[in-house]
Amino acid sequence: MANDLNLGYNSRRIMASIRASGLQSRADLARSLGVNPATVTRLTTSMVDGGLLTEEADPRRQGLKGYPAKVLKIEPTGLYSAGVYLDPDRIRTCVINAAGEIMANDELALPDRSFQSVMSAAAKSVKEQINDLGLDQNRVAGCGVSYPGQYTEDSLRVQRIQQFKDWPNVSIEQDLLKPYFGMPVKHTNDAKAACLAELYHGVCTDVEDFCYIWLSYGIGGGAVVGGNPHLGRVQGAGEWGGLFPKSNCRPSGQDLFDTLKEAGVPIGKLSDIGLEHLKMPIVYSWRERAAKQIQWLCLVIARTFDPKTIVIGGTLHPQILDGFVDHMLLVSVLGDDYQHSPPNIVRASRDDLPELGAAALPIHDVTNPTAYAGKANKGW
Amino acid sequence: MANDLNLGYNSRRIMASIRASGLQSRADLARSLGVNPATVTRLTTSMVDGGLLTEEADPRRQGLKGYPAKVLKIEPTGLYSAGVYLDPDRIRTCVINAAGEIMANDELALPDRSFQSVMSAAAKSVKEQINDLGLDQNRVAGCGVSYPGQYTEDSLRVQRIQQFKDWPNVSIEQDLLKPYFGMPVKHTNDAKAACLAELYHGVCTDVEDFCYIWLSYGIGGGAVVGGNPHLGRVQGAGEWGGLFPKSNCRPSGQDLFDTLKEAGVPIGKLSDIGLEHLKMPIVYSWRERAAKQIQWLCLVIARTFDPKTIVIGGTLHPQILDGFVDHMLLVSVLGDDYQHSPPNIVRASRDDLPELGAAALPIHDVTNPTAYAGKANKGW
DNA sequence: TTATTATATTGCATTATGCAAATTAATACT
DNA sequence: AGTATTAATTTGCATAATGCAATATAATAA
Repeated sequence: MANDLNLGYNSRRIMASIRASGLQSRADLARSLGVNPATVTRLTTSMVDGGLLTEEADPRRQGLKGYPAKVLKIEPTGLYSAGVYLDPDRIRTCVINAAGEIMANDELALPDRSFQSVMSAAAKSVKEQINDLGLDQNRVAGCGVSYPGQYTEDSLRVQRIQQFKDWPNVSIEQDLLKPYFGMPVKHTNDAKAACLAELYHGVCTDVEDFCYIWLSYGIGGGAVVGGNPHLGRVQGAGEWGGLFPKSNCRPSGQDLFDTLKEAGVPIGKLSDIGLEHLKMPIVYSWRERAAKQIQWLCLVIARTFDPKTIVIGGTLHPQILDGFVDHMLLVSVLGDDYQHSPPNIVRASRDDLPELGAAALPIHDVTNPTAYAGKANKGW
Repeated sequence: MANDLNLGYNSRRIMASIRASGLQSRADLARSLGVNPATVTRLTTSMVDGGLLTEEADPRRQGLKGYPAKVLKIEPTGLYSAGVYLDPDRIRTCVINAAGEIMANDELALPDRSFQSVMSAAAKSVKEQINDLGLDQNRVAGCGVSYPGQYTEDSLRVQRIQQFKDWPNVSIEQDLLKPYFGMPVKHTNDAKAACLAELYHGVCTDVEDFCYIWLSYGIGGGAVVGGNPHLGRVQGAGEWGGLFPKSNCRPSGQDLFDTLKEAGVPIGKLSDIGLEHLKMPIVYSWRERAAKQIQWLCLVIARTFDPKTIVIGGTLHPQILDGFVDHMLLVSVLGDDYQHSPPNIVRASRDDLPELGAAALPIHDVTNPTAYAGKANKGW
């Protein structure tokens, strides 16, 4: 019964509900999902037997009447997923468990920049990790692949970054990647992967509607609507960078990079920025200006998506990102005529691991109700 | 079997698919929904028997091999819904059928502005229409109520307009309106209702992701994501008005109103604007400036929601709205650094009937899969 | 006239769910 | 301590929804 990961609709709803709450009793699940308690019992029994959930005494319950509820939690070892993050300089791979814990990871140099070489190297790394961990392949939901870049006009094809421009357009439908990995493969860009990492294993596990501001060399991001990543017509939803014309100054890593260069303090790459740079007046004023731009962006997001939460993360120096969040918390009024309290604006918690978000992609596919095809009785 | 309107999940998916396509064969439905043809046969048989669908020979099919498909269409008389639109000057009510055709409608003056008087008058009008049409109450999905206004901070309560400020906050949960109407009642604001009208009976029946720009005295709107209206944390999603600070000039009816007044051409209300006004230089330049602002808004929408379609409608003079759409069609490049072709930008088709969108709300509730509670086997 | 093709339907098996009664383990009351 | 009350959970049984495989149907193609 547990030899594949084909969860039915209500089982997925149970997974989502437990993930959001951390832990929940069967009775609570029945109430919140609007299904019969008997149904919850049967489904969760299967899921506990199948190793996806575990049961324990309710730690919160003290001194209440009635049969004491047992609570259900996600069992970390019930499900695994692999993640690959590619950028022009390196390949990062990992295997995570259902709790989002990194079971194994690896960083390797690109053998060369050909599609075949990179994918072969990544797949080899992932397979070795799965092997070394001794994991049952049936427990591995798949492998997520993510890399930065722009989307092409044809929405059926994913983006290519400048450095990878010789790569084939990888179709979402007919996956060129599967042969390399020998398991289901999904891909997205870096920002959307980071967004998913927060939804599944970060600060937004209990948030159905949020937006992510991803600050790296460029300005990316994503939006989650109703617990599901909203991609848009040309996969451009939440790509906030376009709101800041490239001809002007903008709150991107590249802009900071260029600013430092102009000031006579060239750096090799974004991660070279250290505390000594943060203290410089030129960086201080850049941060002040960028913070105001981020504030404006938050206002635009509040007035378009009106999300519950806005997450700020990326590969910029953490203190710079922290500073943006701090700035937003100090701002009592989000902008002109904005009558409401601002949305929750929080710092991303998993932006240090770009491969984690990629790994969340297969988990989303097998456990999320919104990703369910809709056949009402397949699977457990 | 057809004495109430409790449609199951796959029946709702069938309704949504047929609505989007206009008409569809059972085999097409089975393929596109990923369910067994036998299931489609059984569900559609029930729905035809229940009067929700009708069957006819496929008009498109000629000269093809195989058993000729019969196509299914929405039966207009299978389902009815009532709509109420309130503004400070009048009450508009209607009863529509499943095809969105106005079966009856009425416009009456407000007896006074008290909540009780207005709702009583509206309910009386609706009930009379249902009675006069001789409709089976079981066929009436409910009554939608819409009125313009701002949302309050508390997202469980709907908005009140200045003129109705003594009204109670109508909770979404525990509905104060039901007693007046004696049937399920739903409410939303004017812009979101207009959005729904296009989704169900207008230019977006086949569009899963679109945004609506509603131009009336103010600037409102809405966003549909995955076939479902996205409301947001404080019901503020798609309320684009906030992107144009009130201290500046903005593309709103009120702004045009004030512009005319300053120019010495005062008008009583927005609908007083006629052809003679449109010819005036002051209006011409207002339209030019506003068109640029709408263009910027379209760019922002494209870069946030990235919808397939942007719909422009409202109570501004139709020629002004047409002009905005024409302007957008002439613009080949949506904005700086926008690499894609623009989304489809189209004129709303049902913005002349604000009560129609309100009436679409109950239909959405009983026929949309995304509005389904999730119990996988209830109903037909 | 027969073969081929695609749609639609039907009988049967399986799966998912709800309902109602029973079970269980806690607190509250006497 | 013993009984009543309470709420979570489970179990037996009935029902509903779906899939599968075989069959019927009506068109074109050979």
